[in-house]
Amino acid sequence: MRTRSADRQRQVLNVLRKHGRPMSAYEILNAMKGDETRLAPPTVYRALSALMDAGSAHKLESMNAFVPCQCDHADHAPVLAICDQCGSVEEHADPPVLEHLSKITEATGFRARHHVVEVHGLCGTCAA
Amino acid sequence: MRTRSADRQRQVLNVLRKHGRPMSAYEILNAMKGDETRLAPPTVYRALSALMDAGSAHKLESMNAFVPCQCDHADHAPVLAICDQCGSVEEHADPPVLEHLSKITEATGFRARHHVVEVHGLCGTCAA
DNA sequence: AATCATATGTTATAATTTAACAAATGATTA
DNA sequence: TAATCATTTGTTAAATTATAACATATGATT
Repeated sequence: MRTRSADRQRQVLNVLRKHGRPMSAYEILNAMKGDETRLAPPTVYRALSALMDAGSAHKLESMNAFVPCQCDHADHAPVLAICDQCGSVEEHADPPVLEHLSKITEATGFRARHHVVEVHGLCGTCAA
Repeated sequence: MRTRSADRQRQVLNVLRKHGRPMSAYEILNAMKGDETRLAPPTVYRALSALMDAGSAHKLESMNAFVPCQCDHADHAPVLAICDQCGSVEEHADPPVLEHLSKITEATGFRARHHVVEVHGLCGTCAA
């Protein structure tokens, strides 16, 4: 089937990249409505969901916001540094720290599958 | 001033402890309504907020749910292992891994202030 | 007790996310 | 081709999560 979902995903990703800051689903929705009316939340959420599955976008769980993936890491989850002042997000790939986290949790028999790691603080510019 | 907020906080904490699983704010609200009608969301959110400030409860950012603190750690953020099957949460204190996370993010001049670390997977019982 | 600052309760609403179903689209088969 | 089918997409509506704004109450201070 020739799907349109890939187009939606590209569109969402473009909006995210253009904005350069975390965006809520509704901010994305409104940005896309500039082009097209009659666009509903599920469309955005579905596109975001697919992008996240593909690793092309990340959700900031502690902010209910979304960012485009900035570092083309393959499988592992990112370490996201979020500036609480300007909202910028820096993305770090660090498989060893994730391994370590898995080890810590597995001490009790826990089987780790997915990591959520977000660090809040001030970016270099805002801290200066 | 002789505040009642401390009572509210104890009440919320008791509900959380009794439940033994992550609870949404509205689940807490309903549990408390058993005792008392005319109880509104802000009351619960304010109590939760105070409990979190004190480190007596934690929010699972990736689930929008709350758990009582299980390990009386002082300052540092917890590492929370969340079972996606049964919902149980295990809490780990591991300052070194938080230090490491700060180091990673500070490579760019970022000033880390607060860590959100949640590991999803299966608990020992569910994985068996 | 009069005033003040703050805490709490209350109402209403905002913001986020998803369920459920309808319509459309293209694939498959006859 | 057209009939059927499975799947994707759109749409409506509502559930869930969270907070703003203001009223009331409470105790502290004078």
